[in-house]
Amino acid sequence: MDQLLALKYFCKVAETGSFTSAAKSFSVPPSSISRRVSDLEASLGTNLLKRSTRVVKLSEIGKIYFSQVSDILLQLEQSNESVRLYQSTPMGQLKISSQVSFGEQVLFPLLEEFRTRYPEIILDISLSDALSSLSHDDVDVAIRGGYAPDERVHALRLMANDFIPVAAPSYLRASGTPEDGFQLRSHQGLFFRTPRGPSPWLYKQDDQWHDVSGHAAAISNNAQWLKELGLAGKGIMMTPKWFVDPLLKTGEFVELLNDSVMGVNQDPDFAIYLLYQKPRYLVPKVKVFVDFLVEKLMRNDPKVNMG
Amino acid sequence: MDQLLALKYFCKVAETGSFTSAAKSFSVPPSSISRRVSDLEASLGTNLLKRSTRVVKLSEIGKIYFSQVSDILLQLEQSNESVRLYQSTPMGQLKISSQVSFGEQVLFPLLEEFRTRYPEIILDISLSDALSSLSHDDVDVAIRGGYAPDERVHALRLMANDFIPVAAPSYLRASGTPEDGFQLRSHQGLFFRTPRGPSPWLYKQDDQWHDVSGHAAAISNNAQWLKELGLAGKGIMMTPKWFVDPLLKTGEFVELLNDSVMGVNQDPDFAIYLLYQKPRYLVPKVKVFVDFLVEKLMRNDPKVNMG
DNA sequence: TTTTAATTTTGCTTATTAGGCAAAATTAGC
DNA sequence: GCTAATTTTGCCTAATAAGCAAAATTAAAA
Repeated sequence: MDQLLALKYFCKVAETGSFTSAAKSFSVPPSSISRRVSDLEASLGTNLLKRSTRVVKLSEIGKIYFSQVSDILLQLEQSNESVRLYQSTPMGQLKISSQVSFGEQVLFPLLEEFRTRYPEIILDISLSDALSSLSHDDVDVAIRGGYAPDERVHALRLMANDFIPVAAPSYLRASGTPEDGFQLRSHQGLFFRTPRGPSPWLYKQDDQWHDVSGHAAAISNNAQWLKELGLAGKGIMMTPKWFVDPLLKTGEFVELLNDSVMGVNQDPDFAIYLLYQKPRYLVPKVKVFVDFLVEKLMRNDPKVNMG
Repeated sequence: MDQLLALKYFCKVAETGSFTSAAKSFSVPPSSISRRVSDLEASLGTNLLKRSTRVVKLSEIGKIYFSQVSDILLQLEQSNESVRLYQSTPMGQLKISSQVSFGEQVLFPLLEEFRTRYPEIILDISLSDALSSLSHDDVDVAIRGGYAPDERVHALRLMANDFIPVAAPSYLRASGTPEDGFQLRSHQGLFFRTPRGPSPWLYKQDDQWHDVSGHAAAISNNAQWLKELGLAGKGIMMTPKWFVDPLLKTGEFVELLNDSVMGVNQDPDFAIYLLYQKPRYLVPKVKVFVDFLVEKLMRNDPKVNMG
């Protein structure tokens, strides 16, 4: 027996005092109402209604049951409604995981506008260079550089992750400025270690990639430390442009080999990706955050991407 | 969709963290759980659960919904339980309708014991000589003299309603004491009017009923007035024994023709009946009252009856 | 990384239950 | 006692949940 249906029928009969009018308001034949209510009474072993052809009244216990049940139905409807609200309005906690450097350099400056725009979303940002596992952790969206990952997450190519060689003026004064990709091999290198090992320096010439890695002055997975070594003139660093943008403007770093195609990876899909789960029903808080980042970051690099 | 079933399944999955174990506790295949929960999610347009093969966790909105819904289910179960309690324990208001004279003379003296025995029953007694209509009025049980009525009420023959001729000593001194049923015809009569007209005096001799009604000194449907006339020596009254029992003991009334079979009716079914509705599910408060009256009143007159 | 094993989901069939219509039964009011 | 509005019952159809087996998924172990 569909007890909830029976309860709805019963309450309507109690309110209207008639099986017929209850039937009308549900657009079913009166016999359905009669049967459902009878089933309900049978399952409770009670007469909830005193029936007669003209008037249907509640029995003593029927009155009690009705007052309780109609309240319960109301509560349930409210719960359902609150879910629908959640599903149509951006709200709730939004857990974001991002690489430390990208988060500090790019993400944080944008968030105040987001918070203003969606005050009902509570942001919960975790910065970590460990690759977040989206499904395992309680993370709604993750931002990380790399390749497009497996297919059960949406992966949105947020922006390029082009690497450029940079060095401090003091280093260049001491060791000379390379004029050509191949000259990098004779320089001191500050290497970033990915989970796949230290990133090599790659140089593209005539559609051919060449490894032009210099001598390793330092290797680390901590970009901040490498950046400090670079500023101190300890060597040349291959870094995403966004990571040193302010320092290039102040001249504390100088970009090398402007016109050459450099990189740490031959894959053209190497970029900053925005990852989020692919649920059957997309939650508004996630959707508006994704849209927001696309709006802010994909203007200059509108290469689209796959899901 | 049976939403209530879906909610129960959903809550069990949320509690156990597994579709399989939820399925076991309901003794249904896991596929049923999966489908019902999916239906529920579809109807709400939301993902309530984050599924994986090993762990099933609640989503953000799923947590909220679960906490509300599990409470609602609990409330509903409590309401159902309270109905079952009502259906298994004598409690609530018990509305009783009775003839005035029977109520005052017979019923009231018994009720204190009943109230002590069933303290959770609140008695609501209406005394009236208008024939209560059981269905129309909000009456649980009705007591009235007469015949067994129609079939959609239980009619329990509570006790005999034997009529005896009585008169005040003053009347007998003035008019003489009848020695024989037929002599009643020459006496003054105080007649009770039923809905079918004044009750005649009937006298049974050799399996033959004879109308031995005397001259009508007064007719009324009000037994009290007739009783007063009788006490004042205005005539002979045919009355139920129970109505004048105390007065016979004090000698204010004298029973006439002790050994004769007298009556106002030839029907052996003429008696005091206890009437109550014949619902599909008998309510304990009614049952215990019926049983109580049977216990108290049917000892001496254990003729059983029909339903 | 690959394999494994537990779990969930999907496809299909069967069983159950609600809906729908018409006829019968019920009963308050005339 | 009749009438008319209403409820209930009988029977069929339609919708939906259960049941089973196979496929897909994925966390953990090898």
